[in-house]
Amino acid sequence: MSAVPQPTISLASRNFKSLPAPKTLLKTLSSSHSLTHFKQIHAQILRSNHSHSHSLILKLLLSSPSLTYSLSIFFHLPHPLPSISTPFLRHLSRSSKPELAFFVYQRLRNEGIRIDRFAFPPLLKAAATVGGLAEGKEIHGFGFKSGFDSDPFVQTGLMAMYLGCGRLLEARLVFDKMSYRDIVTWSIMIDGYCQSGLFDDALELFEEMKSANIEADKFIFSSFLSACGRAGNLDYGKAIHDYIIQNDLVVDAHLRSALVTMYASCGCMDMAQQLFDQMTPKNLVVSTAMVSGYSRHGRVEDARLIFDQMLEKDLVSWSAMISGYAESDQPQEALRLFNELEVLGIRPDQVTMLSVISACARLGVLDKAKWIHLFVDKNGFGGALPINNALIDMYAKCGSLERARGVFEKMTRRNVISWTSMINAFAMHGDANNALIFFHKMKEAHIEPNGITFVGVLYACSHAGLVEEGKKIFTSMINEYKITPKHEHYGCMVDLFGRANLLREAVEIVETMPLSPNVVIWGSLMAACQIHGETELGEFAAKRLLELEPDHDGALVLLSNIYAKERKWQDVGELRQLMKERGISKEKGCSRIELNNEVHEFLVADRNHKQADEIYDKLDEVVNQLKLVGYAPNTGSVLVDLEEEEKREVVLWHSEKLALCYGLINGRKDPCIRIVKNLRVCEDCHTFMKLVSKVYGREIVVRDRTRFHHYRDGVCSCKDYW
DNA sequence: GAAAAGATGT
Repeated sequence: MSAVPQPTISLASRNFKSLPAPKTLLKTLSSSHSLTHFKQIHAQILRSNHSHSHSLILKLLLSSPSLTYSLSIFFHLPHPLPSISTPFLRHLSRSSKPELAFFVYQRLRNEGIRIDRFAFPPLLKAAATVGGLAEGKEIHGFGFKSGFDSDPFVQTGLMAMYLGCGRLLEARLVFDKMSYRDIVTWSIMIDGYCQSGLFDDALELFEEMKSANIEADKFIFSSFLSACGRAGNLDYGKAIHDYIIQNDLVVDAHLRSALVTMYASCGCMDMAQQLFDQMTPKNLVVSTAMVSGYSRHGRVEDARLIFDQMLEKDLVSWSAMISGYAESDQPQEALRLFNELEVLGIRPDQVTMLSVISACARLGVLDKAKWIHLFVDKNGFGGALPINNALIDMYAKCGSLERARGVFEKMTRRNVISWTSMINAFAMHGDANNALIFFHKMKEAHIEPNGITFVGVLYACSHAGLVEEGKKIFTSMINEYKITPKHEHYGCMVDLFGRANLLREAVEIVETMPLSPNVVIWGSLMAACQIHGETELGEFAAKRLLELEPDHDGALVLLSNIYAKERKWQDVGELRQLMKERGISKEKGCSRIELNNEVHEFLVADRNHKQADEIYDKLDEVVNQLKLVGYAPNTGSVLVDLEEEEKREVVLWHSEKLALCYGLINGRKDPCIRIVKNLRVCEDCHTFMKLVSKVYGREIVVRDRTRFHHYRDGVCSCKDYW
């Protein structure tokens, strides 16, 4: 713990004739807001003969606009009694800087000043809030020595402290030793299990509580429900709801909020909407929960409807709507909303900024990214760790690995997320070498990699064909780091072997993995088969995939392509019919290009752009130029129900080619053409980009669904391995 | 004199 700042007392107010009475001073304190004014009053008190008045000192401590200033006042009190220190501790523990309570505690301990048992709940609350296990344990030890550890309030505080530090077992130990437990005690312990997703333990305890004749209150149900929502556990959530109905419990606004939130987080929007409709008036929190529920489940328009109907909106609701657009892949709308917020003069907070940065990352426009970065720095968010982590990701996804690295290098503190973001950045740009170097550096810096870090590292290996390295890392993840592989890890391994044409090994992973293969796994295997022309296995994988997700467009297209190749026209016909009936088509390709601070969007065969004629003329010219160096359109990736000639046209009108031609026409100042595409780049476009980079001497950066391609002088950074 | 709950983010 570092030193505490000394008080600087301004003696600016010399023009008073007589000293005010304590009552007047107390009143002045309540109305004083600025620190300067506050210091003046403090000086008055010091010069008066009331400086020993307990109530005045306490009022000073609790009403100072600066916590560090009140801490320095406290440090100048000669021998503070519990009647001063305990309320002060409570004040600090509820403040925005609960850790300041530890300074007070340390002073009292160092100087052997009396601490009463009422001081323990606030101290433990501070430790619980900041997750300070070391401080919490020290306070626990001192409480034990002082004989306060049998006090139920101290014990409940201890439980909350251990739970706040993630120590479920220690909390339970305290709980089991308690001789008197009230509803708060039970609530905290049950909430502890809920927070960790241990619903069975929570319910078991809930039953025990009922046996102990303690009546459940709305707090318990709220925490149950919120935990169910976070864990996406609809079954338990419904069970709690049923219990509430069956027992005819009063559902107040708070509890109804919790119910709506639970249903909304579990994606059960009909149920959420039904409960929401019954609410009058609809409060801010519950409306916000509906906004985030709808947008998280791909219904951002419904979210917007509720957002627009809200009579009052606070920063949280704005943030929820902004992040809704960001996550629904409508980053432009997210940024537009952020602009609106600016116009209204509402200051964004860190969470808003994280959503905005994430929107910018999805948009992939480097100019916008630079602008956001400036905004972040200007508004004082630049020092925050989560912000910098998000900036790394943003720059990487906007195509600037250098800037991502720049942010990383400048950071004074880095956590797992910082390192993981940087590793992912390298992986995304096909720089597996640096991804692995940073993985090692991270370990040298004593930052423990987590499951997500390994996804990034394995992804880097699979996209660079580093089979042996990938195998080693996968094994060390399990054996050394004791991380149980999840679907994404197995997916990376299937990808790693599949891309390297080791399909037998890939199948072995699928067959031996302890989890049941999901859409991602079958998708990886299917993609590998597609690359290596393994029709039989590809057909098998596609069929398994369709069992899990009958509308998967990729699998349907692949299957029909396989059948077409094998001339099984009847199967092709059936599949086409099925797709028509269900209204399934390949997701429309869409490409964006940034030019002169404007973003231009193109769809396949798009003619909406105002310079469309020019663009198509340019395309003809480029195609003719490329044909001179041997280019021939490759139609392998086009949907089946077209004639060969039509396919050739469609492939030429792919959105990224249109965006590229627009870039060639207009962006002569910028040495680099940056394009963002929503789907994977097709074989033909990949070749096309390489040739253009050579023939036209331009650098082209294309972001596709998962990664970047840097084309320069006829070569792509992915080494044609993507 | 004391301890618990609902919405946003990497």
